[in-house]
Amino acid sequence: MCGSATRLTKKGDQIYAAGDKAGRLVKVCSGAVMLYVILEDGRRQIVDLAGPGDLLHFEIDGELDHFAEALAATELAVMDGAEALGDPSFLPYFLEQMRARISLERRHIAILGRKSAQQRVADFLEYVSDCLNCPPGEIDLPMTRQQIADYLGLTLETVSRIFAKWVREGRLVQVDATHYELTERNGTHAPGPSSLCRLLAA
Amino acid sequence: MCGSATRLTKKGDQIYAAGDKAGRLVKVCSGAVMLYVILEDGRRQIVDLAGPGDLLHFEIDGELDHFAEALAATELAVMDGAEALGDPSFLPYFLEQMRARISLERRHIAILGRKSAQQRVADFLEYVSDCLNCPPGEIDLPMTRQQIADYLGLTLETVSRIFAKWVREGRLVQVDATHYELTERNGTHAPGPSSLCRLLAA
DNA sequence: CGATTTTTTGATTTCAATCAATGTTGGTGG
DNA sequence: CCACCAACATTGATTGAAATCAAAAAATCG
Repeated sequence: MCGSATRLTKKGDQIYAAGDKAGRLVKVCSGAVMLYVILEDGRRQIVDLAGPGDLLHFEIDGELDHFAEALAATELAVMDGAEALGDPSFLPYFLEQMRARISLERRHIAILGRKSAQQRVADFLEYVSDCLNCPPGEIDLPMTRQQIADYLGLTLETVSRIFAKWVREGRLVQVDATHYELTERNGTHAPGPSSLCRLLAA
Repeated sequence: MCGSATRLTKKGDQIYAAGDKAGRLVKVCSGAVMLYVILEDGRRQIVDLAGPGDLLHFEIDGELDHFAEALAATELAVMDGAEALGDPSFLPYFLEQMRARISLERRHIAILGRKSAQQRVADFLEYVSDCLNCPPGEIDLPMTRQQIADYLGLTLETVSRIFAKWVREGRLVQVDATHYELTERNGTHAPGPSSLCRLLAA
């Protein structure tokens, strides 16, 4: 609907770059996308992650100020921005998406400003498992250590050490390349979705 | 217009709290407001600053997830959210405000994730002088060390030391309680607004 | 002018960054 | 199928920037 075209991307494909002209809105149908900026000194900061149902940006006539890259094979719906915003049934979704981004980014700010490395990684796992609708206690994590570090404002070594520590302590098990599992031995296992960060970062 | 009422607040007044029911939109007419969250352990993270022309939030029927407090005597316009959004001339402003917040918050994320304490303070001064339309080289800073620290994810001691260092080095002069001035002795003084952070953080 | 809040400054500690190898994994072509 | 290569990840030793702990000094306000 809304004259949208489909675009398929592979893991690692750049979807757009900072400086590109906006105009077309992009929605994630399946897969996952990271949004990032590059600082003057070349370092990268991932500013957001987008999963199924999310719009990548909200510009319809300016220039984009960030980069978007697929974290995995991703299906995108591309639509004309002006046309979509003209559709009254689209507007509430558009607004809700923007509000969600603002909330998410403020959580991100609080994490980066005030939390320790361990708390950051725990919050991140919780957020990702939320985002991608993983069953409780299981986490599908299609990101490299460097990408996690660039999201959390850490170095890849620090992220690696924290994972290693949790595995060593038996709190976390790596099932396969991208698949992790929380072990029970953290007291009761029922206490709801937001317990992850408390369990791990203790 | 738009059935808006005016509300006057003094420095330090709480405008709303997390958990308050939304419904009314609030616009800053004059003054300045900080938006913040409180973490589980009681620490505060300031997530945004709002100046004249800015909307404080974008919720019209949910609950607010952050606190708003006046940094100085501030005049606010309070309007009914549903009514305002019904006005077609209001929508572009509303969207632009949300986009601006998202951009700003991403800059904030990049600062918190990847920059040193000195770079943070320099970026902050630049942002504030921008925000409040200070003449180039002059900065009106109506915030305590603790508030600056809570915005930048630092401690107040660190912020204090950085200001002291710049004053000692002659890069910065404190004119009065809230008023600072950049000194020339950083090479040419003309290089545009975004030079502040480079000049100070060198 | 007292009293509280805010700021400065100093000494010390700590967490994560950096520097430096080594080890693993997964994809490609022989 | 296996060997090789390039990413990616782990692990260790050391450094360093900012946090923390602890007073004193200044500013602000009834």
